[in-house]
Amino acid sequence: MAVSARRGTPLTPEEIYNMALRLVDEVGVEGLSMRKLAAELDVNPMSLYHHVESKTALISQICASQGLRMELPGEDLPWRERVRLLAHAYRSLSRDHPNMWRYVHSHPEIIASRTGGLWDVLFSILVTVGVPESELRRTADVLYGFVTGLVFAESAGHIGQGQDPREADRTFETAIDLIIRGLGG
Amino acid sequence: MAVSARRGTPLTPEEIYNMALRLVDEVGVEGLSMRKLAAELDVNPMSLYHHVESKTALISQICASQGLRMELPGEDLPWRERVRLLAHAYRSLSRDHPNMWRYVHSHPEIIASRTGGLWDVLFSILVTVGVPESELRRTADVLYGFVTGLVFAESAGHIGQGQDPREADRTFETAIDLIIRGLGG
DNA sequence: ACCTGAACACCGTTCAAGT
DNA sequence: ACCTGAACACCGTTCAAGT
Repeated sequence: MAVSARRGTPLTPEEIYNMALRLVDEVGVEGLSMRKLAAELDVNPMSLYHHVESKTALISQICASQGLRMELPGEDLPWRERVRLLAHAYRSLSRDHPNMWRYVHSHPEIIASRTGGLWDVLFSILVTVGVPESELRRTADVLYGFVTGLVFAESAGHIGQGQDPREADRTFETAIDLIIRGLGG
Repeated sequence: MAVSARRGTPLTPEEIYNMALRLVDEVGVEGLSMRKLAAELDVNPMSLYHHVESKTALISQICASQGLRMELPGEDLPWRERVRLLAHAYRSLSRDHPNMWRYVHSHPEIIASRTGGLWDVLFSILVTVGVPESELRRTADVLYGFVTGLVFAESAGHIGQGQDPREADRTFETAIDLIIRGLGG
């Protein structure tokens, strides 16, 4: 029955993850501290360490679970459409939690496993397009770099600053068009 | 004549910048601390603040000065060649100080001024290609996102992990080819 | 002018002690 | 089992005092 003195219920990992993500949304990963997180949960800072190995582990768990939320396009669509949907899926992830993705982007070790189905879909698209076996890996890497880079530049404000959102959308379409044309579309 | 007790000569900003960049190369921006920097310079941590406003200011000065090192391609070259050279120039910057550029990438405020001549060259290339006035800004943004994203994914190890360097070079060429084809080349 | 030590308000994390 | 306070080894930065 040993329960927090300050709260009625015991801590759960989910509670911790959710609050951590909320804080990251507000103040960024750099702005998140175990102590602030604990305060927000109305708990002693050290209690967290019974449910979470470390701050780094906490962050990577959140990131991993977010990565799984990506909505991958179905196999039956024309490849141009699949490219478009895949790019938009990634962009939409990044827009839900920009602070988190900005961090992930510069800490690759956090999603060392190449984000689940994304790569399978990408390869399958390229096969459809007719990219030769020997170029598959290279081309997939290039497209990954392009799309993540664009999404990132957008979310970090490197590009399209102070424009209305519709303009940002159009820039993104321009990018997809360029990719499709580059792939031979 | 009031001079450091621990060193013969007074501190200079250049000394501080150089050592800071060296440390960033070794341990990353996150790993750099004013205290370590001071220790490395054999100086009291607080002495630094007579030459540098803050850690953030120090970092952004280093970044800015590095940005100026980019070697821009000449106006007289064919546009395909200029695209290629511009991309390589950016890549080579990032390879000289990967830790620093990984940081810049997620801290756009640091190079708020759109990295000098890069954008002029980019626009001029696109005009040559025949991109209509109304699409210039959008297309430049897209290319910027693509190239920085690719360079970044490469330097962060998101793509091309554990490959021999020649393979990375070929991936980069694949990227440039795709861009050129996408631009209508 | 330039340097310095002590101090302040923070970190992540360990550890021994509590229930 | 779960929680806790004190403590350790760090941060960036301010400030008053030294030469």
